[in-house]
Amino acid sequence: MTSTGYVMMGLLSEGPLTGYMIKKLIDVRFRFFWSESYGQIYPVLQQLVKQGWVNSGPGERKSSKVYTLTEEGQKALSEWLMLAPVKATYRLEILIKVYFAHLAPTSSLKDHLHTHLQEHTQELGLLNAFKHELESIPDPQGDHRNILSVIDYGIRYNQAILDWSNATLSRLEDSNESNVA
Amino acid sequence: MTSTGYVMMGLLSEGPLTGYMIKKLIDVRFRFFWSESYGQIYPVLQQLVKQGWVNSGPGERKSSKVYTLTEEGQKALSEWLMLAPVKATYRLEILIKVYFAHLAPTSSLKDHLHTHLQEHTQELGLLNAFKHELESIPDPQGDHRNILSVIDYGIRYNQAILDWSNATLSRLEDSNESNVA
DNA sequence: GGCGGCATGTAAGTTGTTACATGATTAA
DNA sequence: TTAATCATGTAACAACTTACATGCCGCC
Repeated sequence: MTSTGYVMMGLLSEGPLTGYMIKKLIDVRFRFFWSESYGQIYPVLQQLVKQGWVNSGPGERKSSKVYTLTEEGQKALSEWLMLAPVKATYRLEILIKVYFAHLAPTSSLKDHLHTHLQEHTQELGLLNAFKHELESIPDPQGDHRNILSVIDYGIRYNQAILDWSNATLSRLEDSNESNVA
Repeated sequence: MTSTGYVMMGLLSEGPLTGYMIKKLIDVRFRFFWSESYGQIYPVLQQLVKQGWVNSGPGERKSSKVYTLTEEGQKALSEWLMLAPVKATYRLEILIKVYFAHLAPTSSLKDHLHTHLQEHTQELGLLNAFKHELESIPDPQGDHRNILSVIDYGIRYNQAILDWSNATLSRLEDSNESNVA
């Protein structure tokens, strides 16, 4: 079973969901570090049923199905959570384009960095909003702590990228005596 | 043509290389944000020849081939560099495991974070070494500036992850009155 | 009645990894 | 001579995206 299946089971651990709802939840909650397509979700859901890790039942509408996590599913999920996470492999095109930037006009590098800056600024705003929203909800059991850690990761990461983008843009602008695009 | 091809052409812009050398260079220079396998490199090299973007010539050894960038290849690379980079899609398993950490023993989360911390500490050390090495080489033309920016990205990024790992671990250790594993 | 959101699914294509198979060259 | 490194390539597999195809449901 692929990590996709475990992510879906994680969401199902909070209650029954349709495939459609799973996709929407991933798009919202995990947007800055995970994504799935329908073409991936529905087949994996079928695999999970075959494995006996989730059950499929009738939904509120005709032709909708709600999935629930089984006890074996819970156990499988728990065991997966204990395994060391596979090391993430990145493919940061922007860094390739910075590395070889001398082979193209400086203006295009600046454009890329401005876009990058904007994207991460927006992301950071979103994450801060999430954070404040979560913190405004009373949490006597400390259930929110892990979720807040995930948000914290996003904030630190996006802030670091933001700082870097600004620093790099400054450097580029300072040296424009010798290179006007 | 996929980004893999352009990355390879970028390396070839500095001089002729074998497929084997391209792989080694990517593993060293781009290790913290890019990777390629031989099973990818050799077929793409053939595609690039078919496109007329690189030429294949005899290498120093029997049964080795060196590839050189053609003028059309240079042009194609330069045009690609001007295009907006595709937004990176991450799959950070560690954050999924933090998010659902309440479904497994706290000790396993701590283990994951310790490993994470170690990996990024090592990475950071490597990047600082690269940086100092590069900075020790005189660079009157400023050719190193873009490369130093890439290294700077890595340093900021790894430092942010390091800080987050430490903060999260501290939080976990502070609350171990209620949860001893 | 029609639009937007809910809902499921498949087929084709893309991209990439892993494993395998082979062989040359060099330095200990 | 033998181990490490240099070197190329393919086949099988895995994972994922995109595009397509279809239909329901509620609201305006």
